[in-house]
Amino acid sequence: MTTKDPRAAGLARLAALAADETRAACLLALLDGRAWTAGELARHAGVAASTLSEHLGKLVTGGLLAEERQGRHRYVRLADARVAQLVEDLAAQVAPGAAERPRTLRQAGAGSAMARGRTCYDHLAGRLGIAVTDAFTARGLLLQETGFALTDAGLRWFGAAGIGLDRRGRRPLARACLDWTERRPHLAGVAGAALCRHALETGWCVRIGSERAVKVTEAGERALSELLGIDAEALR
Amino acid sequence: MTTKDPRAAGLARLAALAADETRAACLLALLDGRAWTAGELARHAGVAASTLSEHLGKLVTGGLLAEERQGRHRYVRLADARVAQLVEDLAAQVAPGAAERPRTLRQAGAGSAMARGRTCYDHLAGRLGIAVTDAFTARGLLLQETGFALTDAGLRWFGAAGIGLDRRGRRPLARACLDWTERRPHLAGVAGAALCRHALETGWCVRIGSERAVKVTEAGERALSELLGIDAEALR
DNA sequence: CGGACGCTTCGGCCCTCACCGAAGCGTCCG
DNA sequence: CGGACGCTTCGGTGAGGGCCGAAGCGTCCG
Repeated sequence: MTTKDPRAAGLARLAALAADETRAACLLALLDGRAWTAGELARHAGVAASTLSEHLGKLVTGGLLAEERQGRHRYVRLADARVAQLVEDLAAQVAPGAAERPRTLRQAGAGSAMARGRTCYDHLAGRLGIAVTDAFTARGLLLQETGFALTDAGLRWFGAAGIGLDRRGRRPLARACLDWTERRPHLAGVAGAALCRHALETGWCVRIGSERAVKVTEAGERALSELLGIDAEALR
Repeated sequence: MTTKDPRAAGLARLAALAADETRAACLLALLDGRAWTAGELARHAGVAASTLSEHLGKLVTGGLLAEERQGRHRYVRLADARVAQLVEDLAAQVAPGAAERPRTLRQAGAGSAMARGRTCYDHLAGRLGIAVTDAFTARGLLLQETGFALTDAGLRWFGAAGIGLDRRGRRPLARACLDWTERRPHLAGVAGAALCRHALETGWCVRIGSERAVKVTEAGERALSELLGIDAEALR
């Protein structure tokens, strides 16, 4: 076993992609699930466009990002849900060590909007995500004590609400994602993504500005109250 | 947002720990859940003892490893189940790209023993792990279709088998771990760990040599057949 | 059609870090 | 007590890689 281990080489190569602060900042930014242009990411990370271009090359070649060229823009996004989960897991491992507090008032405002509700790749997070997850659990739609899975009643709930669940593919139907503001697991996976998509499509939630923060509308409050018994106060 | 993001810095620092091939080899080796001495790891990775000593320093400081000094030996192991899961997840992400085939006959032999059954940190993996997980699922003890969680019947099964489950702490009771030889999820988490510990303590399984491979004993075949209806042939 | 814009390539700079061997320290054992 | 052994510290070396600005290329728009 003294010979080179291909698994170790692969692991090191993968980890190296996230082992640079600029690339890490890109990955975290892309956790909002949307596509960013190279320029946006360069400004976000605070480096020259040329530098960021090289970073994107590595991330795309490494399979972490998917790219899409449109005109003079280069859009990138996380390659798939698997990558998103990996980045989430790494970020969650980091969080316990680095408790963060916002500095300026503006950041505090943005921070609290993010803490109220946001998207985490393709599902809901923040207090909103927690409230939904807790409501699912309290109503017997979701098991959390013995793992993380939808119950039969949970499956029926999605059917009754008219939210389709794509059960092809190997992505788990329900999976826990650790929330970095709440430090608690919330609903991710196919079910979490479907719920988030439905919430944005039907107007239960709207995105705030160009950030990943989301806000529950009045219609959303009514729907969440009726379907899941969520008190609007819990979302404030 | 052009200022430095502490979360990105933390993520990069964490990833950098795994971004070196020698350290990656150590992390993978330690996935067997046992404690290795610095010398063993140095020989395994094929570097000088002095080099490996520095790597261990970084991994311990970074919180990935826990160390224990005994006489002139320095034993290290993965810090906790959280770290183990992270390494597993990273390794699983790598596996699809690098299909590996054993080179020599000896490696083939060791490889097939590993494929039959092994430990993955603190739970069972390989065909053995898959067989157990499938048996749990088939008997309604474990949900896999809608997530990954023990059912009430599953909880009762552990009670009836006299296998205690420590439900304090935040570690999930049941969780999926992707097997890199079988490419399928198997039972990990508190339940997976308890089952593996029980199997080794009662002699259902024994470790083969000093490797992480395990072998099912005759008593183990009887027990697995009686308690879970597992056909001994499925373990070959 | 020409200028603004977004991205990429290239050359060069500098810092980081993995590696080794030699030397030193503590532990174990004959 | 002395030698073997395991680990660590230190100095030196070399490769890798992140960064920038300048220059080039394609796209968009007035």
